[in-house]
Amino acid sequence: MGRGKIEIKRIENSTNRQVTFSKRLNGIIKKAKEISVLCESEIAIVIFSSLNKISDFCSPNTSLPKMLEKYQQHSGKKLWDAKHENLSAEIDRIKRENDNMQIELRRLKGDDLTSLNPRELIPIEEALQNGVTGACAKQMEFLKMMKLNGKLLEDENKKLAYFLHHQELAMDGNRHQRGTEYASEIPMALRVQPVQPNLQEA
Amino acid sequence: MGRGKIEIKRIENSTNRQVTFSKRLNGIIKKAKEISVLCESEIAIVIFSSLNKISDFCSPNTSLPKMLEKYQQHSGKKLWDAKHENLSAEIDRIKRENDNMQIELRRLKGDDLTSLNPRELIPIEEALQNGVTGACAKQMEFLKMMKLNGKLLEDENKKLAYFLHHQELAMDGNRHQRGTEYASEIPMALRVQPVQPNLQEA
DNA sequence: TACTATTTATAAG
DNA sequence: TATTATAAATAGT
Repeated sequence: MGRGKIEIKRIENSTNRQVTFSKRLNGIIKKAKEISVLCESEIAIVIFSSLNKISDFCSPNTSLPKMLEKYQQHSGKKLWDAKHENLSAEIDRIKRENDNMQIELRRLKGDDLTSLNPRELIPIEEALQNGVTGACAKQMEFLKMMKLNGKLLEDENKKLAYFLHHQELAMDGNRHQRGTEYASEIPMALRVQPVQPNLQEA
Repeated sequence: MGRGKIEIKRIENSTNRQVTFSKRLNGIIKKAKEISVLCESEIAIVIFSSLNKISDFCSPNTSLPKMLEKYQQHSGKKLWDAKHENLSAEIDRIKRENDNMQIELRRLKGDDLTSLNPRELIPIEEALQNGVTGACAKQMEFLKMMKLNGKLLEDENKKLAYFLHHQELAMDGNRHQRGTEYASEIPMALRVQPVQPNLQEA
């Protein structure tokens, strides 16, 4: 139907192909609308152009999801249940993994040991050994940090005490000449406060 | 296109409607085939007649499920209900749980401790403490069993030795009267074998 | 279901 | 994008 008859095979010219696609898509959708009205039928169309541009059509009073649900029910064919099954299988797999880890955790924590034989106890003891080693190493690290921190604070303390002492001596020397307040001579920031590092927070 | 022009509205005559449906359905599917070949596009059609008779078409080299999957990806529209999302959410939830357990396991085993502060180290140490306690208790249990087992075997050993001794004495007493073979007097099952319990397997 | 007058879709310009 | 000669679809029989 056109100026000339055409063979039904891929249109090589890309522009031509696009134009024909557009025209025929319109045609099909017009036909779809017509059949759905004339014959009170429900029709859904999904179409991708060669450039993967998507178009769709669905009769009024329904929707693609509704149509597809109905399609599955009436045809018995599965459109997405395969997907569901995959997801379900994935869930099962992960849950199993989960359970295994849970058991391992419980055992490492000292529960659930009754069902084990000695051979099975060995890897758990080894793991615990490693865990204790690791935790101890970490603790030693913290201890070192705390010691270092304490040392620094101690040093600072000494310096401050030294500074304070000298200030007092100087004050003492000046006491009778000027009746100033001693405290005001020490910078506010250096007035002695008990230096007590919070070791928990170190 | 026909002997007379028609209005696009529901065909009241049921037979007529059916006939028209059939003719136009053919037409649409023919058009669908043509556009998919001419324009190398992918098209899927699902259609229900007014009597809910189902028909479908899908371009070669693809399938309805594939098309719909692609449709969802390209359009972002969701064709299948919440079921999918529920499953996906479930997977995410379990995976997160999984990851947490994995971290806990690694930490209990002494890895991955660098990022922890002392406060976070405490529960790990407690858990390890419990684990060690549990494992030790289990080990003590095995030890007891082994001891008990050893004791039983020892007792049996003594009994057998005692029995053997008496047999030998009896043999000795009879030696000159009858020239029998001594060994044959001892039941086969009691002939001495080294009793060595495999402690690993206890 | 087959026919065909007529309408409709569309290929080409 | 609009036009139009022609092919194709189809309404009525």
